[in-house]
Amino acid sequence: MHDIDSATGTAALHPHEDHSGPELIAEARRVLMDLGEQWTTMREAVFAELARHGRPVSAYDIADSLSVARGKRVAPNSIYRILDLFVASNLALRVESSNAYLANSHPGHKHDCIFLVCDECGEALHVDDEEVSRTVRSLASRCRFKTERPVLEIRGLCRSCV
Amino acid sequence: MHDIDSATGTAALHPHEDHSGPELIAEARRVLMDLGEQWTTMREAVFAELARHGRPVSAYDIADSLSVARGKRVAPNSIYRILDLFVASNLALRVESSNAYLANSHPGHKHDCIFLVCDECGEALHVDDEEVSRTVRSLASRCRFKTERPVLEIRGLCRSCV
DNA sequence: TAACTTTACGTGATGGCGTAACGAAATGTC
DNA sequence: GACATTTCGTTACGCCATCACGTAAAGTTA
Repeated sequence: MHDIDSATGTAALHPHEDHSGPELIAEARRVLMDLGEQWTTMREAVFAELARHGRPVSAYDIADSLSVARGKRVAPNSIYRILDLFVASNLALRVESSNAYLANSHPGHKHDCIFLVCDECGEALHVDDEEVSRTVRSLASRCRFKTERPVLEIRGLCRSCV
Repeated sequence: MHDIDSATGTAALHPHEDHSGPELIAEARRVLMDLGEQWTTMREAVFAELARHGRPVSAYDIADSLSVARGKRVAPNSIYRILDLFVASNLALRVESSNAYLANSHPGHKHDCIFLVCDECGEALHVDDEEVSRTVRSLASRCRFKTERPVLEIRGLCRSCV
């Protein structure tokens, strides 16, 4: 969901699968457990909430949603712990320019990702472009800079909001 | 200061001038006044503080520094107002992944800028690379996304901290 | 099962980042 | 000088993020 192939602008043509809904949750579960981590009720609830929105949401938003859904207060603290794990495990991605988190629709596949974040509707297109990645890393290399994590986010207007 | 030419990794070879210290402040003053804005004592103090550090600093850091320097409390609120103006006028740049601001060492010249932010020492190299800019904008265009503001930041280790 | 260790979660507190609202002071204009 | 505009001070508030510490659950070993 919300991933596209950069060359065509249409549905993803990546070799790896895209997932959504229950299928995506099952895939996330598999990936996390393969890493030797537990798949708890709380973690599933957080991931499901991320997947449900399909766009960047804040830790506080998730805390509020889950507080309602569970009928008892869930502290942002707990959400952050889980989000940190998700990001470290590549199940979720952090959008720096929005201070928000997004479910990775193809967990288990690492790559430099690019977000096209719409300033109007908040939608974030998650793109994977080899040329951009190569160009950016090459630039860093020429500057003798050791790249750990490229933050590539383009703020603007999505095709629905132009 | 802290700008480099992307092809060589050495001192800037841009057609536009780099500035530093008093010269940079004078240039900033000129640019802002050309836009019909006032160059007040407070604004000069904020810009001077940005220029003095030469690396990304938070609005709160600036507020604290100026509070000490002026012997009376300066609220972050006032700093943000001025920083917003600086960013809108291209006198300063915002580093999203650090929630911090940096003096633009060649104000008056707009371009997509790339930051190489060192996770160790906090230094932020400000680079301007035509190929990266073109590649990124082309990607957005293929996705039918209207680019307003590319956020291109590479987190990692600078050449001094590797 | 019991004792123990490890991991996950709950809770309260705290600090950094950022903005809204409103009034006072300074600046520019006539 | 009177007036409008812009800038700044002040208070308050809300969101983002982490620390410290205690409880509970899950896994381990005997």
